[in-house]
Formats: sequence, C-alpha cells, structure tokens
Amino acid sequence: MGVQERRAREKELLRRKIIDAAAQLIVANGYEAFSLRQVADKIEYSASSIYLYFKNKEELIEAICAETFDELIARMDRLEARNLPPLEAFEEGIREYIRFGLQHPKHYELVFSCPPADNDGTPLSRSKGLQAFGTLARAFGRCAAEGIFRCGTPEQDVMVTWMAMHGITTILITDHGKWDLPWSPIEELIEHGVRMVSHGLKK
Amino acid sequence: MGVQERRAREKELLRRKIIDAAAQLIVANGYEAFSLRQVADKIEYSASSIYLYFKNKEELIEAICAETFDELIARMDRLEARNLPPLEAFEEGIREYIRFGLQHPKHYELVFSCPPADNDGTPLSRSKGLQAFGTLARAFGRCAAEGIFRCGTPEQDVMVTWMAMHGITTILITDHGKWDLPWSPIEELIEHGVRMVSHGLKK
Amino acid sequence: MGVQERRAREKELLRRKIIDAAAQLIVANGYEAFSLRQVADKIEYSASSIYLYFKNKEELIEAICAETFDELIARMDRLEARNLPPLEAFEEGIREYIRFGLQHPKHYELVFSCPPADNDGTPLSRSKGLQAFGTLARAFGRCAAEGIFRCGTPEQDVMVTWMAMHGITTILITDHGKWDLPWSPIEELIEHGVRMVSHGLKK
Amino acid sequence: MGVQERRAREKELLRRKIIDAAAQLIVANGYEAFSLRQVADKIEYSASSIYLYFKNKEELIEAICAETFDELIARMDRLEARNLPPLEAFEEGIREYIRFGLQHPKHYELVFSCPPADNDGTPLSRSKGLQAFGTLARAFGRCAAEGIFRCGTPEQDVMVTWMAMHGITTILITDHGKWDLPWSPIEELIEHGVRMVSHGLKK
DNA sequence: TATGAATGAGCCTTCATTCAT
DNA sequence: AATGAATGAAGGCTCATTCAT
Repeated sequence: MGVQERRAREKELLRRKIIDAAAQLIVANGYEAFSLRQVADKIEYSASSIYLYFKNKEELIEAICAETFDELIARMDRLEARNLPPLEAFEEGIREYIRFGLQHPKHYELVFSCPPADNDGTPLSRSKGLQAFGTLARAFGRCAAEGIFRCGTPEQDVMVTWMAMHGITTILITDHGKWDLPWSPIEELIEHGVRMVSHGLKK
Repeated sequence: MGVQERRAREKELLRRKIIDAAAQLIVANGYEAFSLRQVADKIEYSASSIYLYFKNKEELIEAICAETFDELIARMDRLEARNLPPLEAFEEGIREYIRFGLQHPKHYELVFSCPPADNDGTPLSRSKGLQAFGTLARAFGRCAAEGIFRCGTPEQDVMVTWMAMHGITTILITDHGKWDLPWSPIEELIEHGVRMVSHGLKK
Repeated sequence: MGVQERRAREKELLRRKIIDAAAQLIVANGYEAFSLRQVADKIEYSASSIYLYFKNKEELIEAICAETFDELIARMDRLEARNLPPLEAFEEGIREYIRFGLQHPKHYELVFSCPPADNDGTPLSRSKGLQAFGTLARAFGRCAAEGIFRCGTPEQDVMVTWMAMHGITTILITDHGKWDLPWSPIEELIEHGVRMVSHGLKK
Repeated sequence: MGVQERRAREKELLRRKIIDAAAQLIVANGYEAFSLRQVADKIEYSASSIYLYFKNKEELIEAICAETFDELIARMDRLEARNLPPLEAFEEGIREYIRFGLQHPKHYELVFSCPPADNDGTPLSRSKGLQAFGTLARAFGRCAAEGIFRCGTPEQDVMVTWMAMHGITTILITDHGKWDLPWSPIEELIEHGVRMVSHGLKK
C-alpha cells in the first residue's frame, strides 16, 4: 500500500502542477488567450496528459475557480477569527473582499466570467462562493442584532452589499484608466465605498 | 436620383442587419465565442461582405457598443427631461441604469468586456460612456447643492455610486441563479440597492 | 470628332495613371505584395474600373514590363547613337544594362519573374526584350568584324554575354548583403565583370 | 524498442513526404503560389498535421532550401575529391554548378527568391550557400597560385565568376524559349560561358 | 465610362480533443 | 501513467473578379 500511497501522492502532485501552471498563464495572459497547449508546454508534459487529470478544459478551469474561492474563504475565515466588533468586522470584510480582488485581478475576473454551466451537476465553485459569502453575512447579522443597522430584510441587504462590493472590485480591476473619469487614489475610493455601504445600512 | 437614395437605404439596411445579427450572436454565445463567420452565416451573406461595411471585427464591435450606449444615453436624457426633484432624479437614475443593463444583459456585458483599446484615437464608446454617466453626475450635483448629501468629495461619491450600480447590474445579469443564494425578487433587490446607496450618501 | 479625340486622350490618361500607380506600388512593396485594390486606392478610382483598361491583373503587369523594356531600349538607342568605337560601345553597353537594372531594381526583378506565359499569344514584352538585346548584338558584331573578338559563333557569345550581365545585375540587386560574402564596392565589381566578359571574348 | 525505431522511421518518412510534395508544388506552380493547404491535399493529410513536422511555412521552405544546397554541396565535394588540375577543376566547377541548376530549376529558383530573413538567427541555407561556394573559390585559388589567372583581386574575380554563372543558370532555367532568341544547344552555350569566364580571367 | 456591391476561394495558424500504443 | 500523432473546425482576413446599374 506504500506504493499506492506514493502513486496517489504523485498523481496529486501533477494535478497541482497543472493547476498552478494554468493559473499562472491565466494571470499572465487572461482567460481568452489561455489554452491547454500552453499549460502542457509549461509543465513539460504532453497535452494529452492533462486529460488524465481533468476531463475537460472546463473542468480544469472549474478547479482553478474553486481554489480561488478557497483562498478567499481562508482570508475571510482568518478575519472572522479575529473577533472584531460587529461593525468593524463588517466593514473590514468588505475591504478584505475588495483587496482580494485587487491582488488577484485575473483570478477574480476568471471566477466571474466562468461560462454559465450548461450541465446539471452543480459546479464546486458555486458552493464555495456561498461559503465565502457566509462570513460577510454573519458579520452583517451581528450588526443587525446589535441594532446598528436598520433592518427588516437582512438577506437583501447582504446581497446588495455584496453586489456593491463586486462592482467596486470589478471596476477597479478592469476599467481603471479606461473611462477617463476623474479617478481618486484607489485606497480612498475603497474607503469611500465602504463608508457608503455601511452608512447606507445604518439606522 | 431615386436610385441613389434607395441604394443608400439598402446599404444602411444591411449594415443594420449585420449589427443586429452580431448583437444577437454575442447575446447568445458571449463575446469570446463571437465570430464574423457566424454573422455572415446568420445573415446569409458571404463573410467577406462584412468587410464592406466594417473595416474590422473590432470596428463592428465598436459599432455595437456605440449603439448600446446611444440607447442608454437616450434613456438617461429622457429621464433628465422629466425634471424630477433632485433626490428622486438621482435615485431614478440609478434604477434606470440598472434596468437598462437587465434589459440588454449581453450588450451590457459586451460594453464592459471590450478589450482595452490599443490605438490612440479614442473609441467612440468611451466618450459615449462618459456622456451617459454625466446625467447621473448632474443629478448628484443637484442633491449635493441642496444639502441633501453630506459632501466634500463629490467625484468620489459619484464614482462609488456608479461602481455600486455596476456591481448590482452585473450580478443580476450574470449570476442570478448561479450562486444559489437566497434571492429576493429582482425589483426588491434593486430598490434595496438604490436605497442603500442613496441613504449612504445622505447627511 | 473633337469629342472623340478628347475621350481617347482621357482614356489614355487614366491608363497611364494606372500603370504609374502600379509601377510605384511594385517598386515600393515588391511584386508579391502588389494588388489591384492598392492600385485602385492609389488612383482613387474603383477597383472595377481597372478592368475597363486591362483585361487582367496579368495584362496590367504585362504593360509595365513592356514599358520597362521601352526605357531600356531607349537607353540602348541613345548609347548606339553616340557612335562609339566598337569595343567601347560593347563594354559601355554592358555597363548601361547593369546600371539600368540597378536603377530600377524592382522593375528589373518584375520583368524577370513574370510568370511564364501559358497563353498562346506572344506577350509584347518578349519582342521588346529582343529589341533591347539587339543593340548589344550589333556592338558585338562590330567588334567581331574588326577582329577584336575571336569569333566563330557570335550568337552564342552575345547570348553568353547577356547571361553574365544578367547574373551580375540580378545578384547585385537581390542578394547584396544576403550571402555574407566578401563584397567589394559595386562600381568595382561591375568594372570587373565588364572586363572579364570583354577580356574573355578577345583574341 | 523496435516500436520506437519504427515510429521514428515513419515520422521521418512523413517529413520526407511533406518536403517532397512541397518541392513538387513549388516546382509546378512557383514559390508565390505555394501554400501549405496544397501540400496537405497532395499528401492527403490534414493541414494542421504539417505543423507537427514544421513550425511554419517558413521553416518548411527553409528545409527545402537546405536540402537543395546539401545536394549542391555534395556534388561540389565529389568534384573536389577528383583532384583535377587547377584550371580543369575551376572550369568543371562552373559546369557542375550550372548543370545542377538546370537539373533542379525550381529548387534553384526557390533558393534565390527566398524572402530575405527577418530574424536574427542566420538561416541554415545561408551558411550552406557559402559552403557550396567555397569549392569554387578554392579551385580559383589554385589557378591563381599557379599563375594561370591574372590576379590582384581574387575575391572580386570569384564573385564575378559566380555572378556570371548565376546569370547563365538563371536564364537557361527561366527564359529558354521565352525570349525568342537564336538559341544554340544548351551544352554549347554552357561551354561557351565557361570558356568566356575562364578566358576572361587568364593572363 | 464608372462604380458599388457582392462573392468564393484561398491564406496561415491555433485549438480542444481522440486514440492507439 | 503517459504520449505522439492526427485531425476537423474554426478564426480573421485579402484578393481577383463579376455584374447590374
């Protein structure tokens, strides 16, 4: 069984290599330019080998999405572990989310441009998304519970909060400088956004 | 003379057909999958004919973007013409923007995934984007002038407002149903968003 | 009939314009890159108009070849008119030919890369070639007549002379710097060539 | 193990087939008309398969050039190995070169119409060309050393010799029958050329 | 005379994927 | 487990040419 274990470990190792290489390529060249051939070249395996680890190009991308979320989740978990007071936790959650997107712009983009799944099976990324989302929801819940936020429809507020965060992140990633608008320093914009959201929810 | 006119009309007609077909294809399959050949097939003309009407794939896409913005601008103009009181104008502006995106989801997507222009000449879509944006900015200005909004940094507030709107729009377009979140009816979500933003900016 | 004359003149004029534009394009971009569309653009006429003056792309090229030869012929005629002594006439003929090629490298190249005629009718360029060739032949004849050249087979000598000239011209045009050979200044090389040929034919 | 060998052999075989087919097509239709698609059709493989054997259209052509030169070099080497007396070696070198061109007219043409390399790395064909050229240069050197040739500028003489040879070859290849000149049997013309060059260099 | 519209053939190249080994 | 060979489909684009007007 030592043999089997080693084999399994090796298999997992190559899977890792593929994912990492793919992620790097996407980060470097964007989702559109990304091709399996490039991955194969990068890891110095044959293109067909990739099919031993992933059924599809799609499945590989799915895996990357999942990992991306995993990191986001980890960060959110770490945040939660700090046990900040409610409002602070909520606001810092927003900031953390946006920062995450700005630090991994291509991953973030990828996750949100994943082709809508045609197949029946729920892709992994979906549930992971929910999980990352949960942290924020809990922070919101504490704010609501303490009467900081006016509140009757928490789900909607959280949802809307997330949407706003997403908009800020996306635009900062994609379009900064593209629209010739009068931009302020990024940090300030983020802070403004955080405050607008938080202020908008308060009593 | 009648001949020339008719010809011009016919030419314009085919141009229309091309744009419409292209838009439909983008709507159906997304920006990435979109190809000139498909357009040609759809309108039952040869692929090379398209080049009589558009210099480039890029130029065709540019045209679609421009039209999309034109409609957005028109809607915003109509809104402005109604001369609503400041806050109402601002809030309705947000709603209108989001509605527009929801009614033309793929166009909206396209406009925001246009590859950043490499050429020096400012693409049409850019300035049009600014124009559409202007309506909202003016409404905001009026609110600020009347002391409805706390205000020291109007540009940032407008910017952040737009980002939030964009996030709401994007998520409603792309991800509704994809994230298995506890969704409320769209109308309510929009309303929530509008209020959060507006509330967040008020004194 | 004044009308008809004017018409004919105008027709000839446009023909000229086409040929000139085409020649310029070939000179600038080479034979391969040359296209009728470019010609049309350059003269600001429609592409189809060219077909009113030339049956074919081929026919247009043929015309350019003919003109190229015409200039060569003219230069050779001028040379002949100077009535130089035989050997001098012969040697200067060689020089003139090579110089011509070097001054119109693309034309020269064109003339010699004309696709071998598939059709039966003898293209104009052929007979013109013969004509240009005649001057040299006559100079040679005078040399032979005066006993300057060893001679039993004048045709072959002339032929071979021409071939050598052509080789020198071609290589100087096309390949200078391409073969990394130890080149001398062009003028010297030409002089060397002339002397080798002339020396090689002498008694 | 036998398997691997066989595979390698088969791979080499297809490479051969591609090169041969390409060469034939170039021979038949000329360099300009030549396309990878035609090659694919001819060998009854898919067009993309060619890319498994050659990175590029350019690389395929490069390979053909290289092979052409290889044969020329081989012939020149064989000649050199015969250890003829200097003048004979020189003259026979010229003949051999011309004969080679006449036996592979399209290859010869190809080699001399290869588009000038844009890349920095020296293409194979270039150095091979030099190599083939070397044999002739050495023969010339021996003639010069023995005082057979008048000589102060050997490089120029060799160069000019080559140019003349090239002219003879090219014209015999391309234009025989095209110029309606009074042609003699090819063999005689060649002999005449050889003698003219050789005589022209002698003391 | 002149042209605008239209086209079909062709170009090189890349890609995801399959399959026998 | 891994791979090399092969492919069909597709992509954007250019060109010479025709034809009705």
